[in-house]
Amino acid sequence: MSATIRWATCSPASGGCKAMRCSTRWAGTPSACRPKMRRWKRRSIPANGRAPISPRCATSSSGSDSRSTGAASSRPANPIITATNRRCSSISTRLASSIARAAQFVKQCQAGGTSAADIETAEKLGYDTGLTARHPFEPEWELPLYIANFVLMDYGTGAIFGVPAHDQRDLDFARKYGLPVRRVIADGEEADPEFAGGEAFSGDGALVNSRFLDGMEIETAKSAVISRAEEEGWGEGTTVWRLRDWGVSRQRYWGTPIPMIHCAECGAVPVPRDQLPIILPEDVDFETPGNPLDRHPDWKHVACPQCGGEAERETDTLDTFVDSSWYFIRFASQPGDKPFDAAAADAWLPVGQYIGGVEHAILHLLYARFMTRALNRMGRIGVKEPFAGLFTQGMVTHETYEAGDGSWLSPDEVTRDGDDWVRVADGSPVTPGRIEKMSKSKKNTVDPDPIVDQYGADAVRWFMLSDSPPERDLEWSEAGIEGAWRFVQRLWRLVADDKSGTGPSTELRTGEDADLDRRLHRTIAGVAEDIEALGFNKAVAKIHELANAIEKAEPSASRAEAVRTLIRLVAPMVPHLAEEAWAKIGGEGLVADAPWPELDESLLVEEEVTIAIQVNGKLRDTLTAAKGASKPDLEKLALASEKVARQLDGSAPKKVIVVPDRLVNIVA
RNA sequence: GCGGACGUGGCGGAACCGGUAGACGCUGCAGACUUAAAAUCUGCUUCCCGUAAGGGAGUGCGGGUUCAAAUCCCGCCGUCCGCACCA
Repeated sequence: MSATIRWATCSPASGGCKAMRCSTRWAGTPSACRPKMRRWKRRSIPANGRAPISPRCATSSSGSDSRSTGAASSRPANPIITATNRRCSSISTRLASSIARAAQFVKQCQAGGTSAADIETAEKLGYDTGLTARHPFEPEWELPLYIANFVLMDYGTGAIFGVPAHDQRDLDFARKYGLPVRRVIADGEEADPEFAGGEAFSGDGALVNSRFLDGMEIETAKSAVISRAEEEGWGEGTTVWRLRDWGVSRQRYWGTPIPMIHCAECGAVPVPRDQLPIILPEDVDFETPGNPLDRHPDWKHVACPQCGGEAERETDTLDTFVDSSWYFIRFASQPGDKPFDAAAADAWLPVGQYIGGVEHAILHLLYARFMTRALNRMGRIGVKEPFAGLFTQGMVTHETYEAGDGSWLSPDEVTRDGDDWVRVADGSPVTPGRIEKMSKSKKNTVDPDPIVDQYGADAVRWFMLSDSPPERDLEWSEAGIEGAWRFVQRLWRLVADDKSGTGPSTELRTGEDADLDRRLHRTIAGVAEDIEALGFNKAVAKIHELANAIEKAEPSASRAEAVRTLIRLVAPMVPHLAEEAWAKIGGEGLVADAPWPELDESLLVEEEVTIAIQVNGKLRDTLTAAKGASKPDLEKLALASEKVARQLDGSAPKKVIVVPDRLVNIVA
């Protein structure tokens, strides 16, 4: 038999992924997202090569192994191992067709499960083909050729150079089938060709026992292998990219039709341009399982655009990810005659802030970026990255409730009875379960409509913003929404209250309240900062504090101004109430159009500060001092403290640390 | 197994660069108003001892660095999420 096997050897490119690496600013990007995304695409740099194979003669099969420390691979190899599922033209299949036992082996492997658990626990199985491949660098070396179940078809050519001493999988395999294991990378101490033990050495080191590569570091050796293979014309360095798991079509109604017609004579024929877009039928039946388009009585039956004969439409539709991968480009420009206008799209894009759930962060985001880059490379659009900023928000969750018979109950079917939960209908006991993402199957959903009816959209919104930081899950609670509702009421009362001086009479609008002024401007600054960082819960807390302070303050011009400002601060979060309030106090136009309150930075500077007094790092007292008080002054003040004196109990302090405007720490 | 994140009161969560842990909200308790209730308002609410003043402990656990650690370092434990033999 004469054939050529194509094999690959690879270097992991852990820091790679250049083509998909984001050059953009990922404002607020959760760090969790990037590694996740990285794992969904992968780059590696295999050297693909070809080596002639031939039947192994009995004599060389034993002898070849010890000599066959391959130099062709980055980690020089012993056996060549191929995947069991290499496609038609591939070596396994060709071998399999001629060798019955090999065929049986391949079949046996393919019968195994493909689930995660199956793969994980699957034993490494190999089949010795009895063939050898000639080593490209050392033609007299013959490498045994195995078929094995653990080699991935998808990686490179589906055939690899095994490196048993330096790859755990190969080592397991070699030990199982009694193949020699030769050290080709020195681990610092050992350079002996014999490799003992059951643990592969995968660390860094210089190559040994590998002829012309000896002494090189791994990376250097890889390049040397690739350039030599390319010079000699039997192999080349390649970059393999893989974008995982994108099922483009599905048997589903909801999705963009795939514009193809299948004709018995002409094969797959594209739908002519003038018949686009394809409109899906509306009289479809969703009751029966299966694809309603395929079942539809006449929609799929059309004439072939080429021969005019009877033909059928494609009834699969595109996965919704396909269109969500470029809809933002269409959104930016919507010409009637084409998908998008490049100039307009380039002017608008990239999208400033992408906000989505985590599941979008890794899938939709990846596809959208892929699509944009593809369009960019095709010259259809100028932008390379669709989104400048990414933020992934948490999900709304709710406790689950399980009835005695194991079925799930919805929150309005249960009620609290002391410390226990019971069923409203019959008082039977209910077991509260885990707090989970709202889903129909667990019945832990809450219908927003009645809540909006009862409390108003503003209260609902306020609660959602205030409860937890947006990147975390939000646990829906009735008590929480009540609290939000109370605050909304308070805001309104503050505005409606005459004391606020927001009415027509001016007498309440006299006098200054320096404390309130300072707090107001601190709040303006803080809220702006928090909103920009998407820390809405913190912004809400600051607004609460301001509202509390206003309520306590006596009428003054400052107070009236604080109320006016408060309305503008809450406007992004409770827009309806804010507009009402704005109108009530006679604000011009819409508060939505009003500028963000101006900040007086001079009011941010505190005149007095609270100084913590510690003894041995423990807080014992506090005192107020003028801002910027000198270290000796602060020390003197601190030592004058009665509580400090009590702690020191007469002894002199060993050391005093003074941090101006913050604290004094006395080491006793 | 690999990768990532997280761990702070009864709960959701604050705490800037290592500098007063528990802001703000929820819950709960007490009080005011009310014939009563709701609403509203006031106060308290990390835990332990104490009537109190005050004292002690405390940010998953164990160490370390530092005058000072929720925060930095080392080692564990736990929870959640993602991935699946990528040579």
